[in-house]
Amino acid sequence: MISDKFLKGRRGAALTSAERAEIEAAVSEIKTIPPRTLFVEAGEPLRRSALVVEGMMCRYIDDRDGLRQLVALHLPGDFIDLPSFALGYLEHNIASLTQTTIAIVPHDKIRTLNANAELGRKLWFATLLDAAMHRVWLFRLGRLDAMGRVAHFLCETNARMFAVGLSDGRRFALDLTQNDLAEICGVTSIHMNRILRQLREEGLCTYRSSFVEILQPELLAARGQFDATYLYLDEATARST
Amino acid sequence: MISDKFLKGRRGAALTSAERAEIEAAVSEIKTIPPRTLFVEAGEPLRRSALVVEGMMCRYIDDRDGLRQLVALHLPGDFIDLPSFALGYLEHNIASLTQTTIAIVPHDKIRTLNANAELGRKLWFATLLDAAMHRVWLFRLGRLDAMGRVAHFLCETNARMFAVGLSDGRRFALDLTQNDLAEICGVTSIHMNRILRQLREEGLCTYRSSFVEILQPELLAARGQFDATYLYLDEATARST
DNA sequence: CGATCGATTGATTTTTGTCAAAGACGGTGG
DNA sequence: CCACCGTCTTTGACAAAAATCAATCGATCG
Repeated sequence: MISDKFLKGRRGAALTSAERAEIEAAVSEIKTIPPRTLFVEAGEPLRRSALVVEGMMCRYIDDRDGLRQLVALHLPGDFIDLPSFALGYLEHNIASLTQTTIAIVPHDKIRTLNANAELGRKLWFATLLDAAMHRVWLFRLGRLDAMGRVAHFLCETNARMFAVGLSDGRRFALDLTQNDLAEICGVTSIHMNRILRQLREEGLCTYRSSFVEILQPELLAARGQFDATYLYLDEATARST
Repeated sequence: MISDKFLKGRRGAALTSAERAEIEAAVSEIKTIPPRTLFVEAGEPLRRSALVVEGMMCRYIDDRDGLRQLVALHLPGDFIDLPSFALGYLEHNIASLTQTTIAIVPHDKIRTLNANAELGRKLWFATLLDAAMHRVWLFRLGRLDAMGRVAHFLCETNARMFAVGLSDGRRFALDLTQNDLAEICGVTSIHMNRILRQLREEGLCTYRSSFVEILQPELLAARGQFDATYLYLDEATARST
């Protein structure tokens, strides 16, 4: 099912099967995007939103020299484009990282979904989750050193992947280059390489061949001052990570 | 009028006088908060939201040692608490910086406002503006050096203050300590002091006795790679800054 | 008037970035 | 099959940016 993972494992926003059916019915098209492909460009007028079904996408802002800061990472279940419904266009770019399958939902269909007050609240909720994650990313960049940032990011991604069934709680596939991680954590890719080595040497976690394994979850979380509250996970999901 | 500044100067979201009246009618209480006072604590269940009428507030996340990272600064016209309507509680703290006047709107009234589809979209829009600002703050922390961060922040705040009539385009009151600025920009307050001196010495801008004066707007914007697109200002407002 | 808070400055250390180069790995085409 | 190529990873040496430590100064407040 296309919308299986949308809001999955999130507290107070579980979709009823009727709501899920409404969303499924609103999908106009399924699309596959190759890896590393621009999907939405900043400023481009948008008349549709997209739900990630499979793969990974990211939002980013370019600096003057073409270097980019990733401001969000999107997994299956994320309704990436939803803000464009109310904003009309986005101020940042969205691109695929891996090969990605997305479900397109035209804005006029979203308007219809929104007419259902409870479903409307849940769509709003989904965009607020993104904002909450943005705030914690700000904390990460503003208050943590490089190793803390990486530790925090890996804990977060593990928790999110677990919520949608893509992590067993300690191990998950993450097909990003060290440079991608660097663009997320606001460090150079060379420094990212050093940090990953340190994490490995200290036995906290490993990141090899696109696969993350968290060896000491408590220590890693402590190193990154990670606290999952902001993910608004439901109790069952929160307990298991 | 209480809601005068809400969404003022923002593209595609100007309130009609009827919508404004609806919001005014939803206000249950006007409150004054002393400077430097906690207003909402992370995790606290909320049944009301608040609109800043006068003064300045901030959102922040504490680290392990009690140091904080500011993740948003709120001016008059900002509906600070709106996310709590859909989320139920917040994952960060909100506190006043200066003495602040706020208008309280109970959540059940927001539910009523939301029943008006167009007004509902504008409330959603307001929370998406915050998210857009979060993303640009991420860019600031992740990609700019300390001076760039300060330059960017001052340009942003000038533009926002101008949009609500609190800056003449170059000068505005900003009653923050250097430590507050440091908590926004993710540097130490000592370093912030040095950066402000450099900005002064280079003739880009001055920050003295709670008052910012931008001397060379173009150069300051260039130094901070500031581009106001993400503020979704309407054309008249954007032209003037 | 002493006390407190914020601003300021200098000296030093730590962290991270920059530059340069080499190694690993997978895919392609001869 | 293998040589070549590009991309990603890894490492070392050095430079730059920012943090830390230690004081002093100035204004405000009870």
